[in-house]
Amino acid sequence: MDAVATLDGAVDDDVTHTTTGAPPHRYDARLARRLETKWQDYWEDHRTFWVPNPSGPLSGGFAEVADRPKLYVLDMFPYPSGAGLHVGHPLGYIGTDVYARFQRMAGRNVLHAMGYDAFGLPAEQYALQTGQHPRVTTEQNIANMRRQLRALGLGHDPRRGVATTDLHYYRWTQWIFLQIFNRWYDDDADRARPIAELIDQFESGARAPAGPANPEGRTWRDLDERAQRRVVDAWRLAYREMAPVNWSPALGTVLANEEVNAEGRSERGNHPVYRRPLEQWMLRITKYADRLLADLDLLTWPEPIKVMQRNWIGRSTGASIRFPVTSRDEVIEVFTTRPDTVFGATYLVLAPEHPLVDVLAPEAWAGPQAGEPDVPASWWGGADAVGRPRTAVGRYREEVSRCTELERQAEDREKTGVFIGAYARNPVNGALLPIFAADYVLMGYGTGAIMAVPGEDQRDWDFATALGLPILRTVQPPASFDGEAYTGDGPAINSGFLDGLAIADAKQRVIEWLEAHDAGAGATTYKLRDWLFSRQRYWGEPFPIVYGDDGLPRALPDSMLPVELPELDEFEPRVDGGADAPPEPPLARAEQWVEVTLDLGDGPQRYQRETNTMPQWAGSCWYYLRYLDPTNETHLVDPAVDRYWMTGEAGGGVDLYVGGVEHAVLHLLYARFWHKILFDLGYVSTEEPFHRLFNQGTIEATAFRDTRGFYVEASTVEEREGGFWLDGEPVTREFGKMGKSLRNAVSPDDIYRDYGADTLRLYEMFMGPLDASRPWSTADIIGMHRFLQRVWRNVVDEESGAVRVADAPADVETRRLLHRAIAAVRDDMTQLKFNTAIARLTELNNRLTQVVADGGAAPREIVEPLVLMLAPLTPHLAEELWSRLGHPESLAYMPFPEADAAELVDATVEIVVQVDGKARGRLQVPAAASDGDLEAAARAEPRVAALLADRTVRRVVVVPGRLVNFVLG
RNA sequence: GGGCGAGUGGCGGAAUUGGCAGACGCGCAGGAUUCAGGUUCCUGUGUCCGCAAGGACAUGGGGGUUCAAGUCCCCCCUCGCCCACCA
Repeated sequence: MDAVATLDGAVDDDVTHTTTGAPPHRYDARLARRLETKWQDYWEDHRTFWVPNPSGPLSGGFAEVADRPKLYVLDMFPYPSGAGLHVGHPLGYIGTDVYARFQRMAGRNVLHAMGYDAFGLPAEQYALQTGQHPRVTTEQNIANMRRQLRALGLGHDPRRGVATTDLHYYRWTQWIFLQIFNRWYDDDADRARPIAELIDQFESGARAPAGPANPEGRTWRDLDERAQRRVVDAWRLAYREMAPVNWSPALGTVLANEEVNAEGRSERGNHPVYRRPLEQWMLRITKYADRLLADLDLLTWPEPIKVMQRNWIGRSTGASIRFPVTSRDEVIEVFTTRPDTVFGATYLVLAPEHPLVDVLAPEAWAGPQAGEPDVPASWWGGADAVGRPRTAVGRYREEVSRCTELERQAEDREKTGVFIGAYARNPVNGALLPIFAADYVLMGYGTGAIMAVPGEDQRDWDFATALGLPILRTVQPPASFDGEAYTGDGPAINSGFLDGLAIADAKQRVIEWLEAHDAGAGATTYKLRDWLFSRQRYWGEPFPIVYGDDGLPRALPDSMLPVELPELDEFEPRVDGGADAPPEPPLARAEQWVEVTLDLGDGPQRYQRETNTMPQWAGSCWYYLRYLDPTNETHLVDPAVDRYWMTGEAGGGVDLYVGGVEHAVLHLLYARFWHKILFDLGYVSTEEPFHRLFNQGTIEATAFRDTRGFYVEASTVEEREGGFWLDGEPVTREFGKMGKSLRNAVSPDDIYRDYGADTLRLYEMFMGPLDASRPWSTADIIGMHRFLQRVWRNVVDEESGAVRVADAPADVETRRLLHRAIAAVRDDMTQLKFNTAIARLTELNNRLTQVVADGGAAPREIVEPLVLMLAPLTPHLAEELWSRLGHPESLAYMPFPEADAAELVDATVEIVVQVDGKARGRLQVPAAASDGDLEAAARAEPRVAALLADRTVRRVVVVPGRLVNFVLG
């Protein structure tokens, strides 16, 4: 494990940036570290950042803050990595801390806490590497991270810092799963409802027990008890399904689609991923697709993030159209966004794994029937498959499965496919359409089948061209347009029904026709898939589910929670069998735990526990609710406490949520989904969990590669002769996100040691706007350190340590500068523009430095507000100065300075005088000067007068308070 | 291929939203303090011409709107991120 940043027992001798001959009371790293430790201890001892709830066990002290508006500031749940922090990690944490401290001083009751997302794959893998139990390494890592964050001086309420691995926490994660399991989605009411109400509807006959578990469409009474339970299970929001899943042998688990990258490898570790069928837990997030989409409008989120979520949900509207097959009593249902082009369909395509392919493809093709054209050899995909669709399809599937994902998605890849020996009829005109299996149609989207319209779809065009299929345009392209599909608008042609209509009208007309003739209907489809929710891992939440002899899942009652994760000596996934071996969850090895005798209402019986565990996303889906009420044993969160902290602007939710853009889709979509379920069930009061989202940028740094292309430790590289060298070998410089993989991490420990935490905080906030990525430059830190040194020196005598401030009033100019700074800093802090806030404070302090250099002492009237304004940014230094200025209490709750409006109004203003738009002079004029006075004063300015002499002024533009512009003829 | 975002001094970045481009900091130069060094202090610092006063040119490139453009519009270039056969 890396060295831990600790300020306890600071060793002064190793402080490199402390000058031996410097004055004894200079603000340097040694002094900074000493007072940082002092104030961190003070805040802890005085419970400075304990924030009260309106009721319940954490409500002590609420009466004093009851009149303050609440503010909930949240950081994305950190994962306690074994490698420790680098300076890129705390950027967002510092930002929220500055904001929270500012708002606390500005009169808000601020909730800010930090917990740990401690289950999951990396913990398990780290434990495997170090040969220790994940519980041990996780606890060590959390302790390490707590220490590193404490050293930053973050003002968190320590009572609320839950970890997902706490039994008291994951008990509630399991409880939420049970809530989901025991609900179904009522499309009519558009909300989740108790499963008992579904059963009532089945029993009363109000609703048919339809679904995949009842393919024959029997009535409820015709089903035996087991069949009834299977029907109900298939309606639940948490259901099991045999599904093709992303199986990673190297990780020993199944991954969600979202965790697999475009190359078909795992996001985590870049291991190969294989598709294989497996019975899995799924959460029916697709039922919430419309609400997840629509409610984005309630949120104050960065627009790109909303766009990503919209794209991920991928709502498309169009029509489903039914094409009857000629050879059998089957119908192929397709989804299209362009129903208007149905007259241009010249063939149909099924995804290779579409179940109808097996049904429709005969062993031997009977040859062309009446009205059918002959079939070219190229349609069969090989000479030996001519006339034998089943052979052709079988071989085609084999070819497709051999392709890697990368090959499959290659852009210029030629379209392939085979004829399955069957035809369908176009419902609108009776045209005979050959049916193909081709992998450019995906089983996972729409119905897994399309009508191909090569005239108006480029993919269909490519396929039609490759296999010699006819192309018919049904939208008139521009005159010169040729050689590709036309997707633009234009009048419909070649239909005899829609001709002349624009696309939108034609679509509507076709949908009406389809619905009237029972051949299809308007339809909506989504890219979003249901959430694959089980993992074959050890280090996760066990499901509160057992199986009886019938093999069907049974929910445990709340009274049997938590289902504790059993101790296991061996928790590695079994990968011996390779990619084809069935994955075996590690928990299956805990036989004593798996086999249980329980009374679930019908007497003690033998059951087997579910051995999958939940994905890491589960714990991070609701932690922000537990921060509110971390010790509640009877409720997930007390309703009154939830209402107090979560009620806010439209949709409600956390007031400010700061985190990385990498969670734009997965975490933020899953958490919204769970929140909406909890809302439907009445456990939370708001539609949305996070009202305002802010993405902090990443910290980047130079990285270096050696001649073999491997990254080398950046801190060991030397620069000379215009090049970069390591051990005499040349290395090449790159630039990228700071981290382990590029070997360019800078530890905060080093920065604390050389400058102190306040300087690190200040530097990270000064580097640029919080939402921009910025390059780390250790050399630049000194600027912020100097600034703090000057602030200190302006208040504290470096030789004696005595405070030296003047109680006499400040001069007029300095006071005006102060009030302008206050107004600007307040504004900047509200908008998270800390970089410009710091610039304003620097200006103010530079002014103080002038005053001191001119032989005066810094006026208390200026110093105290300056210290208060610095407090959110550099709290240790500010507390120390505040205390030395004679204030016995922490400034954490001191009112933030307010600008005096009178001081912001200028008696005179400087205006610019332009001639032909070029600045030629400037004037001090009374702020209230009239336009005429301004023009007259401007004309009188000597330089301007000279330029205007003998010239015709064609026009005069006067902008009060800004400028006068003379436009010459 | 599609979508979104960004290009400002040697560097990180400001710019009241159309009104003095370069705040603040780094770096650099000169000076002070120091035996010395700088992690201290002061002064200067967009580029070019000029001793100076001053002038010209400057916000990726080109065009446009405007009294006035880093900011608005059109075209192009470069970089970054996201999605990617989604019918």
